[in-house]
Amino acid sequence: MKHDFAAIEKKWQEKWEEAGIFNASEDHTKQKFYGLVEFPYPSGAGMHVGHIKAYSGLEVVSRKRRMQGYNVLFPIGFDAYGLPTENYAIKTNTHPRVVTDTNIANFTSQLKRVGFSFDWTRVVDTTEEGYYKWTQWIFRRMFDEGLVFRATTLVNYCPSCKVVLSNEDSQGGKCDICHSDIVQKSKDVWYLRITEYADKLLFGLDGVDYLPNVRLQQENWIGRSEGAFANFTIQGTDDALRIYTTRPDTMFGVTFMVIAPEHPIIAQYADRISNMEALNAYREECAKKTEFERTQLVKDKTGVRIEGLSAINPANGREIPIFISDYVMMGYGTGAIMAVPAHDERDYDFAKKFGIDIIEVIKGGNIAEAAYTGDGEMVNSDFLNGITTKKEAIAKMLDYLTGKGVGEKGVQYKMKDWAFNRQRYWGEPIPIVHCPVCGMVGVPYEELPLRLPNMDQFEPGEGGESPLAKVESFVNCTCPKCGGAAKRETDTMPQWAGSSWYFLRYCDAHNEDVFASKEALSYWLPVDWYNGGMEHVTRHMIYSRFWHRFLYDIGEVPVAEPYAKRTAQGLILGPDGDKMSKSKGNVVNPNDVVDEYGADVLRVYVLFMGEYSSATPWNDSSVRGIKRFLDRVAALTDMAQGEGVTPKLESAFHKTVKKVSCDIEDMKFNTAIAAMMALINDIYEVGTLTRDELGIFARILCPFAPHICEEIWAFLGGEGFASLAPWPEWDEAKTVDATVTYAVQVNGKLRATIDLPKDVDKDTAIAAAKEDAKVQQFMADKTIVKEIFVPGKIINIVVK
RNA sequence: GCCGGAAUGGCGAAAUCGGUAGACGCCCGGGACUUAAAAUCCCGUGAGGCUAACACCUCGUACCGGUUCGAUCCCGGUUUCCGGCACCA
Repeated sequence: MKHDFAAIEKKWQEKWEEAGIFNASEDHTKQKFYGLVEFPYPSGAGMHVGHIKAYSGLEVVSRKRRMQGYNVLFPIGFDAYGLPTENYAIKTNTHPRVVTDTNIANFTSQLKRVGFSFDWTRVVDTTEEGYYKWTQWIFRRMFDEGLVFRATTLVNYCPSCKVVLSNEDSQGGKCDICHSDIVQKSKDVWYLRITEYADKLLFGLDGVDYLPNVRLQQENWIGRSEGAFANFTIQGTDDALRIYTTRPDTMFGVTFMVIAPEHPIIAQYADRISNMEALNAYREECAKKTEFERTQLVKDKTGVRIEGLSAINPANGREIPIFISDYVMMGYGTGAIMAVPAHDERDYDFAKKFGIDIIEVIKGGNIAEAAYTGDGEMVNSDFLNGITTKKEAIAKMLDYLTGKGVGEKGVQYKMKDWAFNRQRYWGEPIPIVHCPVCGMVGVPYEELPLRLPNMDQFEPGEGGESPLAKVESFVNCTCPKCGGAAKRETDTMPQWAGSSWYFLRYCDAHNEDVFASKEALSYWLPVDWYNGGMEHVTRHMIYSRFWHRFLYDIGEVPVAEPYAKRTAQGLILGPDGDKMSKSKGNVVNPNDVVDEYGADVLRVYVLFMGEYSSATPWNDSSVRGIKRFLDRVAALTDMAQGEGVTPKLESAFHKTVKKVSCDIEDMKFNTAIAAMMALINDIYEVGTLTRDELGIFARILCPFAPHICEEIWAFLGGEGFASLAPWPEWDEAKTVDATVTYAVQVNGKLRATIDLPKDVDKDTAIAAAKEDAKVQQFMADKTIVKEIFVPGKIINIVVK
């Protein structure tokens, strides 16, 4: 058979679609498998080979599961709200709806050309009314439960995109969308109280199977730290300055305090402070700095001492000065710290610069040179002196603070609340009404969806307000509570909203009464296996776990954690080894590969390139190697004859079926493919195989290269589709050879190999090894010191 | 700076409860088929040495050292690269 990929791929894709064989069954008595891949953002550029790799992993797993008899849900959809579409719409003066529809149509045809076994009856589009109605509904539930709040704060603002960004979207001081520098701006912002879920998100990780680095990144992002709060009395008042520290054991080494420039204590005690001008000047200087500047100039500590205010160290009653400095942030802990210069690098730098005392309380370093942050014996610390472990010292100090009522154990998180609004058009309208009488009122559930009004100008306003503010018919409304005149919120949700629950909608994609029926949810959840990119581990993954956990807490979903297992694929780099990018001109378009070599080749190649989770450069010649492999597979139809087994191939077949079966489970697709290549090399060497054996080959290759395998299956007269044919079994006994090749070493160096029966005993094996001429040569005139025999592996004779 | 991960032929990579390093693929070389080319099929392919040839020997998994009969794998140290976090108290 000739491998006419263009003809057979189209043919089988049509047949699959016609028969609907990849649509998840409504039969909830069968064992289920829910495989999830991250739905794409339908950009104008079309699909990228990276998408193909990202989807091919679970595509293979899902196809194998179907062949194993599972009821498989392997859905796809489009995360279509967002800035790139809106910016393109503004540039070309086209409505984002039109742009989105065009892009989705393009992505759909590309995905179908690759032959992915998605359930196309459950496609989700986050911008459709029937979908965003429920995004708004969940938000409303959060609003009811007090998880939504509004605050005026300094926010990360992108002057180019004219939007407020969350911390997650502005890492490194750059806008995640356009990479411009972020500025700090005071703004009214909607927040979701994700910090309330910090512990649930952290401890939820214990019950799931995530890739270790995925888990670690989430743990770091949540950033739980255990320590203590302590109150430092402000000299001459009954008031106290409250601090958070992870090192209460070092409290006898405190020689000053530092508060954030924005700390309210300054205004509160303005009348006592004698250098207000200097403080104000410093505060102004800090406000001008961008987040980036503030964190980049790490070495150079700046600050001003607050004249007229001092504090009392609760450990020893010593009076200490208070400074303001921008190395202390208002957003973490209490915005105030106790400074222990001897044992904290930042405090050390500050103390050196301002000539403050440095008191050693832990032995082990040289505080004349640098801060010592290690363990050691406590000194200069009254009741802690002599203690040698940090744990014990912390416990003692905590007892002391609690006993005196000036402090207690405490926990802090690095994670911040989620800034949840954008001043842009192409997003879900926030279903809140501002009433002059009632305040903020939620749009009634029965009025959802709150439709995005149709507009033809989408530019944000000059003051950074949402384009929706221009639509009077949208803005002006009546208060749902009191019936008086009110105004609608005009901000929209951030692009992460729609993707925070899409996996739930797939379970019951067309339900109009609920976001998904309880029955469908309890059958399909949790997602058995979720694969995606590492770049989504700290945003999408955290956000969606949060939304899901919220729904669990209010009884809307049956399981606490949405994803039972999470893996990640590595990038495909350009042929030059650099990250693919338009500007570098090293982007590979999947369409071109399908045109030239076919979808099967593309699918097998992206999985063969290297380890699935690591970044690997694209190589055109290697793609041709895969073409060669599949052509050889097609040609087996001319070689196959007769039924049953070919004795010379029997063991190789059992071994390969086992290898491929196991490797798929471990996502070791590259070695699974290599094993099938090795098998075909064996078949060509033997020169023949039976039709039954070809049927086995076609089935184990089917998840990787389904089109050609369907063609072979049809050629063999197989029933139905290869894609639904039973997954081949292997016989463990037949994977074990009767003889084993032993490596024979003398003094650890390989000198010969000998074939011995698989259950040979030590004495026989060593005797056989000694017969070997080479071995004798290296043993000549020497005394045997030791004889080592590792069953099935090696014989080593040690001589002197 | 802190926390992870990695380093193996000309190239992508295999092999780790310590046991024949380089499976599989690419590239390259040789041969068969062909009027010829492409395609296909077969053979070779870590480096160095030695040989007429077969054989054989030495070295070799970033670098230095250790444990062991035996180390790509374990331990200590160093270098480089990638990812994450980054004044988080």
